[in-house]
Amino acid sequence: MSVEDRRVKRLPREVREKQILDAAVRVFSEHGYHNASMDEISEVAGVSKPMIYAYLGSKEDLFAACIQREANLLMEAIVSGIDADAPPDMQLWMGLRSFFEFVGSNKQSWRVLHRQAISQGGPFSEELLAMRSRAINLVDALLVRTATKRGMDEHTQKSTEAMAAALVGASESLADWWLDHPAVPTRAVASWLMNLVWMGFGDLVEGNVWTPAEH
Amino acid sequence: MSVEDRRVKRLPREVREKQILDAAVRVFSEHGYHNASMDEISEVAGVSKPMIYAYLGSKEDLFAACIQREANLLMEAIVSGIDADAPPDMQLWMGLRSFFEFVGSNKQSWRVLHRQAISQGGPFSEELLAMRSRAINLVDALLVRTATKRGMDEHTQKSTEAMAAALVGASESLADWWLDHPAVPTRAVASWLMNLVWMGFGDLVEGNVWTPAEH
Amino acid sequence: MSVEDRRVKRLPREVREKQILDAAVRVFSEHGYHNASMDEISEVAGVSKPMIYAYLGSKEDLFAACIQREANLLMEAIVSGIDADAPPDMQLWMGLRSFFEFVGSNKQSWRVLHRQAISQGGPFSEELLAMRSRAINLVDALLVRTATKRGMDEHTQKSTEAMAAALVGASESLADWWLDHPAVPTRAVASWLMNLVWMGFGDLVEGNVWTPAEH
Amino acid sequence: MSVEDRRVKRLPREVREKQILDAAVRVFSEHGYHNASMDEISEVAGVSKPMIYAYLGSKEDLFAACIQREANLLMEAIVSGIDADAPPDMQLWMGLRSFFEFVGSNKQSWRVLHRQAISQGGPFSEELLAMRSRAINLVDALLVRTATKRGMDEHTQKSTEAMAAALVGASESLADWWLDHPAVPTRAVASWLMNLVWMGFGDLVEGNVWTPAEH
DNA sequence: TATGAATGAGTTTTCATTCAT
DNA sequence: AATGAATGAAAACTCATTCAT
Repeated sequence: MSVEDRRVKRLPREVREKQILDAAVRVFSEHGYHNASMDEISEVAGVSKPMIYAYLGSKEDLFAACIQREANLLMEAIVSGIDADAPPDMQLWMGLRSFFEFVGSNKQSWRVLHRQAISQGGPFSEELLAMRSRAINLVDALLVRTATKRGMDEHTQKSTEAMAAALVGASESLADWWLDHPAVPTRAVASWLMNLVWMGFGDLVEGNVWTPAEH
Repeated sequence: MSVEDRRVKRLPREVREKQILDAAVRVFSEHGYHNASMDEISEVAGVSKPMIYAYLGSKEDLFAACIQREANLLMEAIVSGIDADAPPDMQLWMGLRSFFEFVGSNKQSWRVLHRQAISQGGPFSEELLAMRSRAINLVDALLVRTATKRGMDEHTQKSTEAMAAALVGASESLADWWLDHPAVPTRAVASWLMNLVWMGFGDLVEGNVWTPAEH
Repeated sequence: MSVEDRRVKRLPREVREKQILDAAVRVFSEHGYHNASMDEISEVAGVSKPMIYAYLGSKEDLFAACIQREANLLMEAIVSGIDADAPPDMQLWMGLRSFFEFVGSNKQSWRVLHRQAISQGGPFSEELLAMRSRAINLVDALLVRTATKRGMDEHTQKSTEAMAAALVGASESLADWWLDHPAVPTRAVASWLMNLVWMGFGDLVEGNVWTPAEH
Repeated sequence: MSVEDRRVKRLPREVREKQILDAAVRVFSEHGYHNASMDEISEVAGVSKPMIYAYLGSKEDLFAACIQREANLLMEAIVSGIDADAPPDMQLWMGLRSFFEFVGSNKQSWRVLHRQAISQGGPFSEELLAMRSRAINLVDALLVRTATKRGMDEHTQKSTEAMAAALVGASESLADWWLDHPAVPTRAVASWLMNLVWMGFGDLVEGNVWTPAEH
């Protein structure tokens, strides 16, 4: 068999699974879940369809496996970028930078995770929501820690979860915006968001709030 | 046609179109773009399929029409909720409230707009991105006006568009979060976001920024 | 459109349904349930596959519809061939003749009913077993009536249901045998079975039984 | 290969073939010919698929081998249960008892033979029909012997083959009925059938026939 | 205007069968 | 002798779309 022969045969299962997942992420991210066909995935993977079904199960299963893998990669990237001994604001900053760095260099993963997974019904969003929950919890923990230290009142504390959701959403949206403005450096994007959120949160904690009544 | 024929026919075009669009929004929001079938839409609309094609064109066209209509409704709701003579912060506040009010009472519209439109490829996102742009511009204008008045430096000014994007994303994400926490009153959600963003933005404008260097 | 144009268009639903069922019975009887493909059925029916699914549902549904239709035809043929005022033996005789006449002129129906329906799992056999039950009940009623009149003992009475089952099975088997011996006239086949069964039953009723002990 | 390797290999051919056939009979009888998959059979047999193909050939071949083996077992059981020196009626009685005993303790075999084999097209029915022929011949011989001894007329003699077919069918059908009424003892079932058939046949032989003309 | 009837083209999925080791 | 890896071929089913009336 010549060296150029792309279709190497009898590879061990693990290798094939990786090939397939790679191809699937690529195709799903390009065409979306529904418009992606198993045919194309099998072509891109250089593997016949029956192998996909044998190794990864149905189209749904395959998609879920993609989401799971990419979500884990993303969360690992974020978590491993955070120094748990640093103060909360530094931790948030590190997390944001890691997040944007990941998105910057794994656009396909991001598209699959953000655009596709959300729009599909329950079965998939669960995987996704699980990851989102971890992210929100991560942020929530930081906020709560800060709030407690600084003595935040009860009512405001309740809102941390919502704030965390907003922050995660803002990050996602900003990441999307960033896809269309690639010239902007990672650091800048992360820094803008950090400022917007952290300073605002700081004011909030200190009771320095905006109310319509003031006007 | 007998007099007893209960099915009213020969309705004016406008009425038919409305029937169809209403049905389409409902079905799209329930099943998603791809899983929605023209058959079901025609059933729900009480109109035969050929009529749909005659009036609204292909499935893609129909979906685009839905997006457009709902996006316009949303933007109208927001804009008409804003008093153009009020100061920027009040305008932002009014806009946020109107937005959350709309989402709260038009969940179907929101699902179609947010979850479905985004996940579909180019043709649809355009409609959606157009609306997003209008929203971002709206916010951007407020921010810029404020920044200018308060004398924001050049570099920061560049970031207003990104900030606006983040704000819009945060709003969307928070709206989603809210769907799962319906007990929270509209006013609270809007107020949280307003505080988070406005105060943070205020600090930003005043040069009161967070930087990793501080630590 | 020329007269020879086989594919007549826009036929009313009923007509199409009949076409489809006819084709399905033919194909199922030729290839068996599993080896019959919807493609072939649609070709034979001169109708596209989607019509089949629209009108008759899934392959299972289609098969069930075939069974039901043919089973009803068969039972109607049998029942309508029986004079309810005749004495039991005459009724049995009439039924047998009608049965063999039907099988003789509807071999396809018979193959579908006897060979295919039985071999498929639960869902189908139910339809079939329902018909079989009707047949067995029919015979059982005749036997019981006779037995009662002639004063059959309790224990033997219990066996009538089994006897009826045996008779039905004998009929089926004989019908199958007959398919391979078409030269034999209907009347002869029916008459043989009638004799075998009726006389034996008569002996049974009169206590004139065979037991191994006798020897 | 390490000594710890628990999976015993290099078994002699006969043993492997038996393993495979046992598994195949079980799986075929549970799911039917078509719904049985070679995968499941190989799993149940604890043997890899290529071995099955090496030893027993294609799926068709494998099924045919099952039929053949089970049919032989059944016929052996019947034949070995008959004392060739006994009078015809006793032989029939012994055969019937052996038949029902076999079915009672080999339900899987029976399902494969009766329900599956019949429904498949030509290739299989041949094996089956061969066995059926042997059974019919067996019975036919008994009937003919009796008829001759008792001096049956020509015309009636011709019908013995059909009678044998009917008897075999009745047995099969009764066996099926019995599967649903397991409380009935083997002896009773066999005895009912014996009476129904033998007495009827006896009458037949003695010219004591039923004719519609009588009424 | 309005629709029941009709289909081409495509999808996911499964399975018997065979290499390469 | 024995098997994990691999696939060609075909099946059931669906859907957007368009005639003919």
